[in-house]
Amino acid sequence: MEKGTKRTTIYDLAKLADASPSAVSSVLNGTWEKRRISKKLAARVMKIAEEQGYAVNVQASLLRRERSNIVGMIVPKYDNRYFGEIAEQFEVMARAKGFFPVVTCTQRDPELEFEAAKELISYQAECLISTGATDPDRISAFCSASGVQSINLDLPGKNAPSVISDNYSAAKDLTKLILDRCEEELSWSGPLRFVGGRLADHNTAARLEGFLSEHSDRGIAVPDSYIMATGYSAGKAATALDSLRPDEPTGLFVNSTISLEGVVRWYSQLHSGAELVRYGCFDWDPFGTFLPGNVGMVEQDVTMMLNKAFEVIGKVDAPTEPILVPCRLRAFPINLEI
Amino acid sequence: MEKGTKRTTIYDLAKLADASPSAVSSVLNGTWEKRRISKKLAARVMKIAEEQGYAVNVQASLLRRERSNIVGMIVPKYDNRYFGEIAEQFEVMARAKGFFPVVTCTQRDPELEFEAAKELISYQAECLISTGATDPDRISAFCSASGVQSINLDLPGKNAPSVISDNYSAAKDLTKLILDRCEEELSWSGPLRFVGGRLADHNTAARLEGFLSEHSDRGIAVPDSYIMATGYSAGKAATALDSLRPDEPTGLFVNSTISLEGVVRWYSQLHSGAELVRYGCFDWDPFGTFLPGNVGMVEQDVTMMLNKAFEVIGKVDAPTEPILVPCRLRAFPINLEI
DNA sequence: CAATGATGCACAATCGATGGAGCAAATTGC
DNA sequence: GCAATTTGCTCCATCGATTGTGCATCATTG
Repeated sequence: MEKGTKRTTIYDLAKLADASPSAVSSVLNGTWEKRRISKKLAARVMKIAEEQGYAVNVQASLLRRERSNIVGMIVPKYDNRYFGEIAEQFEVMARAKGFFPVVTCTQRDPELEFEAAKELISYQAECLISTGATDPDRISAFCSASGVQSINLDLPGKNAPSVISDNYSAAKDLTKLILDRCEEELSWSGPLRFVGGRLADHNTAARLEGFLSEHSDRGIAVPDSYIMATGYSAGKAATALDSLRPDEPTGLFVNSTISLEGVVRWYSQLHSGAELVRYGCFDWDPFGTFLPGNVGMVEQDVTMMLNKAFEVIGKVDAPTEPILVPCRLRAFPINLEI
Repeated sequence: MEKGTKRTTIYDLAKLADASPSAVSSVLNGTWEKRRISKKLAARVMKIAEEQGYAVNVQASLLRRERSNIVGMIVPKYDNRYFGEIAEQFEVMARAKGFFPVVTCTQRDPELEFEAAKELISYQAECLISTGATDPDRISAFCSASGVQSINLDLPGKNAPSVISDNYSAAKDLTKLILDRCEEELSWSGPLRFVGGRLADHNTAARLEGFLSEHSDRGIAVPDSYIMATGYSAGKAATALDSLRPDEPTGLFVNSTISLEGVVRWYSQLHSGAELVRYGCFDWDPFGTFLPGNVGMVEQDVTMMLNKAFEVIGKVDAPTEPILVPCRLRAFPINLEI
């Protein structure tokens, strides 16, 4: 059982089983029947392998087979449910399809993203999914130079197939919900403020478009100062709102759960006027339902997005136009106690 | 730039640079000065490698070097902040130490956990950290049979060094906080109910001990029916509480954020009596602060735990006694508006 | 000018698993 | 009883990178 320092190899097993390494190999990888190894020897090898705690050296095996089965995924953060769910479901689906999933988290750091991508390619990943990458095109360029397929998730890129949420429509729907609820509950008709995110990001831009489109459909002008896309962090959102002391109805379109943290922090420190505030959030968190003033959240359809992404894996004629996946809008019941 | 189907190898580069594969190899892995390769050749090789989008075949490299630099981590779920933070920080710290982190999520499924562990060992992982594994001992047994170091995080095991939170003390502190706040705000002195988790789990057991100890210090008896450790899921917690309609003060010790979801769901559906409920939660979520009735949460010290775990990596004389890491208790301000 | 040392590189074995080719022994057919 | 077939294995080249060894070539010294 004990193996001192070196790991057991098929050569060790071969000696113990009094067989050849190739026989041992074929027993362990399941090709032994094809290779006409007797049941008796197969059983003996299996038993010894188990006793020795043998595990294939995938490095050697893949080197020889020239296939890795690795699909890599790059994810920016695990600090919200969205990316957590993506990582989790990705792993489940990849395993179900016989792949070996490797997920790595790159902190929204462009350099780290690129390094991680290179590393995954070094591990012979057969496909790389960049989720919410800051610079997806750089990654897909490197992938294509190395002959590796790459797919963009959650952010579109030019050089690789992309699967993204339909940010525009969902943002428009959410805007509509918040405005409707402001009408109903506060008899007030906007305009809303747009909080969080970065305008340079595709997703924020698309959501802002939906936000503005709904306003313009209603003939409501949105002052520039109402667009507070100051970045992705709770602190920044809270700071941006700091000076806002609602003495009249106020509505917020919150662009991510991380910004929502800032909004709620601001909200809970209000000494008065909280009852005049309504908001909705693009992205979902289970505790969102219970936050006072929250009228609804957008939940992105992770399962569908990943399904679409997996459909593209291995395909040569992958579409260049982004594949849009609709979101679910979750409207929360009217809370009369605010 | 284009490479058709096969990836570029050092042999391709050697031909292009009119040099030997070994020279190319040493240029690319930085040993060229030691091996007295001229600057001129080195520069030429580097340039060509870049042009060709070359990435080492780690499989081949590791096979030869017999070191992988891989540290594997098994995590049950990404559905709460705790494990998300662990995964994220683990990756950061591993990279900082020159390791290649591979994190995999095993859905609290014992079989999947074991399979994932075997897979990581097949990839020649040099160390495997099992976080919150359902059966850590099985994993560490396999690891030790294969000569791979294993470390338990968040759950203690017998056969490998373990780093865990000081569940007992933190639970006792949290119990104290909830009881104190019940006294202050409701002039009521318990006993509290214990909601969520599984008694068979070490962590739940340790927390229950702290919970009971604080009660017994105060001379308060806890009826058996108040221990509602019905599992890890929001639905189960909500169901367990279903029949509870508080017409008198009620206090809850909630054993995880996932159970907290159930508690809050129950809480928000109460038509009356909500103002009589106080609860606290073991585990932290940023939205917890804003939930009415929540008096405080325990935040586990992820950074310290991982530091301790990394200290153990590579050590032969690792301690067999679990290393206990204190938690932070976050008490929330009294909310007068409930 | 021969001996010595430094410089710059190539050769070939090696890591562990795989699979095509091939060979001896056992079995079958007539 | 001998050829033909089947069974049950072994041998060996191979994947790509690494590294100890060795061999020219050039510079230096006395």
